[in-house]
Amino acid sequence: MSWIDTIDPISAPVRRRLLSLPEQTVAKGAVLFRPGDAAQGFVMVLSGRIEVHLTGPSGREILLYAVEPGQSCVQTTLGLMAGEPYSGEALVATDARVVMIPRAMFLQLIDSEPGFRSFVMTALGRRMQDVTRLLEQVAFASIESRLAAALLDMSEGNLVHATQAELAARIGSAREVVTRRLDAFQRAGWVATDRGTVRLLDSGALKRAASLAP
Amino acid sequence: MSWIDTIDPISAPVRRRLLSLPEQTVAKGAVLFRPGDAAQGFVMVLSGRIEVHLTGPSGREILLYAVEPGQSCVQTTLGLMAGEPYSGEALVATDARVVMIPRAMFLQLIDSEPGFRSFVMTALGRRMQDVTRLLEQVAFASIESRLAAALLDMSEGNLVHATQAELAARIGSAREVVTRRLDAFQRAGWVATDRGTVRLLDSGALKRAASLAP
DNA sequence: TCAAACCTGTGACCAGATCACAGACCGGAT
DNA sequence: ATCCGGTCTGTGATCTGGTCACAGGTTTGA
Repeated sequence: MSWIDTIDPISAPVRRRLLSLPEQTVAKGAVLFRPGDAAQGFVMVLSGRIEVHLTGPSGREILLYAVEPGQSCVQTTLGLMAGEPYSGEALVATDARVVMIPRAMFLQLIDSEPGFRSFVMTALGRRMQDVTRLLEQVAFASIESRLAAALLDMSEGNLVHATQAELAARIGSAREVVTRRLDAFQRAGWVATDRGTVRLLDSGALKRAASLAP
Repeated sequence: MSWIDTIDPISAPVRRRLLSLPEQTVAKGAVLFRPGDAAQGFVMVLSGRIEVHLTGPSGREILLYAVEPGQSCVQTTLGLMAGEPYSGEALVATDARVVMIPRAMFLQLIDSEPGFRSFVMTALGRRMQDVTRLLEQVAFASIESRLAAALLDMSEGNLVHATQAELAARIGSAREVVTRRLDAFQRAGWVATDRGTVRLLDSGALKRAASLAP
């Protein structure tokens, strides 16, 4: 089973062409593109995780979305189709392997392969939905609920490996604010904090906090 | 010249089919869809203006984007392609005429007409960019700069016809905050306010304020 | 083992959101 | 003309969150 099979039915000759594309390995910490760059091709992630962030003038960041195996980077799609340059910064979060479909081949696939087309459009639509939801959170939800949601989302067996600065970047807030909120969570007995990790003690309470909108 | 010609080259038989679709008239204030509704078809705006808002639990609102003549409602596209329900509320801002391309016809056009396809994908990409930019503003920009930008954007010959509550809904803030900021603008001599209107006196200063990020 | 980098904690202050009002202004009905 | 309900605007008090400045603790690596 190859990455190609995450895309809907694809004709045999096209399948061969896609398989002949070289895989690229990118190391954690590498920057795939920055705001203003023009898209070179359509990027698919085979393994690892790529995070796309927005950065404000004060250096504050927020996670726009993450690209995981079998997914494509939608910002790339925009660049190829609407001619828009990137507006986020793509950071390799864990060592990753990717393939890049060159611009010309991408455009041709869009025209000739219904399966590829629907894969791209569905991905684009889903990301649009993601970003809209994120906007809703940022515009209307409290830091408390966003932090609780982030903790639940990032936990691996009730442990979260992240510094408070990383948590802040994830939800688009400031480190000090996260420090204080985590402190409140801790006093409430919901979590226990340690350098670089947060242990979730009462995920029920966190879930309730996450869904409370104000 | 018909609305169809805002879409790239289209074959003659398809052109006839599109022209035979009935135009619908919708009155100002009508709600085209609400959060959670499923998409019925692909909506194109012929005249008038349709605004898509997000509403928070406290009743605060923000303008996601506006659909103007020759454009389509992207939320609709998502619904049709990714099966996602609407997440915004579409309000008719000024009396409008629209056509709706039924779901089946839409899907068929996507598959058979490259011109239609690129129209849809470009629109989707552009909206994605819009929403991303909006998210950036909401996450990182001051109310001052967002209000200044909104005033410049909504002005018709240095007059803005909008109540302060409408301005607040536009930028995703609270009415009281807009009152106070407008007051500051007025004291600085940048605008003059009146019931239901704002007159721009120094658009240079407003432009500067709009681009200042903090 | 010492220094530099990193992570966490705190106090002070400012911007913005919310709540609770109070006037001012408008259109229509008596 | 006058009154009345609805709409628009203005203001103070209070709370949350973002920014700044800085201090102390922990790692890491030279």
